[in-house]
Amino acid sequence: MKLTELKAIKLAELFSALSDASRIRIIALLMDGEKSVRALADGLGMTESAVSHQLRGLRQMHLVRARKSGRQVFYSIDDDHVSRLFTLGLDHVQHG
Amino acid sequence: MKLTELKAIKLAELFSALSDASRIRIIALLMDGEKSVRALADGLGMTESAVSHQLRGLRQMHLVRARKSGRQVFYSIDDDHVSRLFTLGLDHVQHG
DNA sequence: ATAATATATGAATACTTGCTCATATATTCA
DNA sequence: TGAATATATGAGCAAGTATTCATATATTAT
Repeated sequence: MKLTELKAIKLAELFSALSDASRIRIIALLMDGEKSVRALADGLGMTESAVSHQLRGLRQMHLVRARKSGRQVFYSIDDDHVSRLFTLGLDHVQHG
Repeated sequence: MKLTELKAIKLAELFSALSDASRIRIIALLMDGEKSVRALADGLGMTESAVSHQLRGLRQMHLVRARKSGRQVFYSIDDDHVSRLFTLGLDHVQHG
């Protein structure tokens, strides 16, 4: 398959966004529906700062979407590709 | 979604294996069928050593499979999940 | 306005990673 | 056996990354 260098880089960046256990756990939590930064931090046992830093990367790769309501920001999975990548990867890990 | 820490790590490791442009280009080349290390190195403009190091990681994550024939080793995509992850990711990058 | 709360961000640091170079192993050929 | 070829691997270095801590911004309540 022919693939331009640019697309190879873009694709690598996409998978990089999923290449960390903290971010994977964030995605896993968001599979159940949107959550605030605080709720994510509590659920993960991480500081809000660390979570916020990770959410930034996920946002930039369009893996999650932010919705602001009052002083809270609720995050959710951006599009269908993301959950499909997640579950496909989980398949591979479980009985791959 | 509930996810054990171990599975989160495994999943992150899987995506890590795909999180580099060189490895993505290796996978892309292998989508057309098996290739020797030399053929991959030529196709990528990388040294055989660099390619071999990357193939090791891909092998360990069961993304590629090695078949030895004489003094050459032919690599191919290990299983169906891999090509599906690849094309699903490409979808996201192209019109995501 | 001031205080309190929720999130974001910059800098610093410890850790990881991809490549190169040198060397090792394995196979074929003369 | 010895030389040549194909691949693999270890050490070392430069570049990237995840977290922490301190601080900034934004919103709400008093």
